[in-house]
Amino acid sequence: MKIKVKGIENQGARGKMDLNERSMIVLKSIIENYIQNSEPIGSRTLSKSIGFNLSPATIRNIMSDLAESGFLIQTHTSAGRVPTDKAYRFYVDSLSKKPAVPEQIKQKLSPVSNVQGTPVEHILSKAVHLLAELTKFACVVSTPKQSVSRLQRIELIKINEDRILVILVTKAGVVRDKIIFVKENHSQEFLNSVTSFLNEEFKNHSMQEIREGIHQSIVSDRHRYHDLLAHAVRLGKKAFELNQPGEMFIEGQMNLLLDSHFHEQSSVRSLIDAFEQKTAIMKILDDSMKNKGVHIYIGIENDYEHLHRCSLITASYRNKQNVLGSIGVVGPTSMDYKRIISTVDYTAKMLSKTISEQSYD
Amino acid sequence: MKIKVKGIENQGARGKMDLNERSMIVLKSIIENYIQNSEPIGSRTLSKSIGFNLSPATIRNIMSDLAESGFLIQTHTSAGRVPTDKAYRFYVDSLSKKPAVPEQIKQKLSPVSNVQGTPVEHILSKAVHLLAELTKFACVVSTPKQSVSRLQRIELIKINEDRILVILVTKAGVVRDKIIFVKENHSQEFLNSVTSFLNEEFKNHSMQEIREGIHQSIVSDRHRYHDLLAHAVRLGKKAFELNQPGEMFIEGQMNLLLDSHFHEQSSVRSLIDAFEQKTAIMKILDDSMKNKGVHIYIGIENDYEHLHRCSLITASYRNKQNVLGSIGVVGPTSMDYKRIISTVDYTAKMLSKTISEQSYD
DNA sequence: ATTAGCACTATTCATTAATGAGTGCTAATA
DNA sequence: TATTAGCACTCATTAATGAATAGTGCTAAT
Repeated sequence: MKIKVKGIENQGARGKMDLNERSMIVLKSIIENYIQNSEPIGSRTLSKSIGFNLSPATIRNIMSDLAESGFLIQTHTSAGRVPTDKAYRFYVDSLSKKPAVPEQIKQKLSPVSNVQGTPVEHILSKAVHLLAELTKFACVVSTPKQSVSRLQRIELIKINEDRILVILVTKAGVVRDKIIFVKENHSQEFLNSVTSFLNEEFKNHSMQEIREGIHQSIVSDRHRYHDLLAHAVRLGKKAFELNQPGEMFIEGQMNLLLDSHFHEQSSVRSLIDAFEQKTAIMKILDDSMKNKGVHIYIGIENDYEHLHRCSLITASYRNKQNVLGSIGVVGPTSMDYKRIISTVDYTAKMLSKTISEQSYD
Repeated sequence: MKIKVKGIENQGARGKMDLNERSMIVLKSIIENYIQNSEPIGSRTLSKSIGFNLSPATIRNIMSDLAESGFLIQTHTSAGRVPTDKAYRFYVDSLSKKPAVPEQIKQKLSPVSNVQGTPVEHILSKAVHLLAELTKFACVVSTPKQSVSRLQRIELIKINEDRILVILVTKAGVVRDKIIFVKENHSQEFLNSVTSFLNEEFKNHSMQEIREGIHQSIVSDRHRYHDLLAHAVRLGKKAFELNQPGEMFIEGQMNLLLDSHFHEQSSVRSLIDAFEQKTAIMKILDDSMKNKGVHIYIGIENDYEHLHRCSLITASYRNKQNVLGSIGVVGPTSMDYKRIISTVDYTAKMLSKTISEQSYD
């Protein structure tokens, strides 16, 4: 019994890039099999496992075409064929956008939302930890971006003659501290006045705005003859100066090294470098904050050579007002995209929900 | 030409545990060679490389004795011999206590001290990062212990009707925050009064003392009829409650997996578990805070089975008043103890110096 | 367009043999 | 009595071989 595959076999001029429905199904099967078993599947086995009857020979022909179009490669002459990054891209794009999240995963992630009065950093680190446990890959999360977060409160605390501790509390619930060095020996009372002024002036403004606002104030001579304000502005400028680079939590790096796909020495080294430097991954996380939803970076699509053998699945998290940062998974290009995408998506949403509830407005 | 080895060959009753000077030299050579090359050395090679003339046969006899005394083991009959944990313990104990720190290492670690107004956590994370880079092993550092650190300042910031943000600044320069939930809707002004009271009452006391003090206050009815104080004490109790477990930064885990000694699957798994759970390593760090100087935990000496194939070298860091936490290296039992010990020691001292300078008194 | 059949290729696995590093023991030596 | 030379023995490592296997590519038949 043969099943005729209805399809669009001859739609338009048939360039090499075109895929008829049957080849697409074959390609998908190959990819899914490879994702599952981490080893190439042969035409014979595939012929059996695929839904309708196709002889191994036919499948070989199709595979040959797919290889020619750049979806598959052979590692050596008599080996099975393995999906390329292009294939994974095709596969991912063909997925229905919202795969369901298994109840089990929801269960495992529930501790994230169960956090009474915990600092945001702890929530993030818990989330990324659980994500790593679930996915068995390396996971990263970036802490809320300073520049976009809005001021809830600033405190100036005198440490000694020339040092003041600055504490910034953002609406997102992030507390940042740093010490600034000053020439004048201000009293704590004086600092309190400055604090009041800064809080009144800048509450609810984003750090970015504040920095610009203060710069304006200094340029204008509005406050030139008002001692308190002049000092307030000068201190404020120092206090709001950006000095900490964005942070990032990493979990489950070791998972990657155990993964069969990374057993080659060279790719392991690359990955370690990538995690050491952090900047490359950080940039990707930043990038993924620009648009909503899940972002997928497959192998060679990554700008950074060290990550050419990985895929990254990321999603941003936010509170009611702003996108704050993103969370993501770093794994082999042959990861189980369906599962990882839905897991990351769900985690990011949980995170957004939890942080929104904790946010200070 | 033969060199007569003068020694104490026959001091006292010669139990199996006794080592004459010559065996000690041989043992040391074997250990140092193994540390360097990660592979057992044969009697023949050793006979050549050792300072004075000893035939391979003699060395074999000595090695045989050493094996009998539990300092060496053979992995299989015709293999060279490999040092046991007992041997490493002997070796470490025999080291002159203060190996010099190479200038190069000092150079590399200098960024740690170069931190104007950076939060303590950043200093710690920088230090542990550099340590991992230098040693090529996994490194850990525990953040300052809450209980012993002394209060510099507490701030209560009203978030909304039922939530208050508590910020604790310790003398060591650590800022901790958390949210407490309250029934009454206090005004910020009221909170300010409470803040003043708490600061006056508890500044310079350790968190431990404060917790006990507050407990006392509640039990006694000194404040029962004074509304402000009663509230202050009640809020204070919540504010000072310990809820965050000690934290720990880890760097360079990947280094371990690349190390030739951990290529066996089983020991890798163990290590990963050890780093996931964190508690075992945390306990060791805590333990090493009890005494000054460098602590060395070799293989089986560790209480935790997962760490039986590792050695840990740790040292505590402190500010002028208190021991705050410790920093350490986790590596294979065959690590280069001389180098690692001096590096850890130096790093801890740098850290102490830097943090003391930053401390708020 | 599809399929069957066959030749061809490369990996993998087990077997074998050679090599060599290392020990243990015994008898000779200083 | 301590040391050494010499020799037999063991076991891991390595390379070579060959059989088995999984896979493709091509051609001719359907």
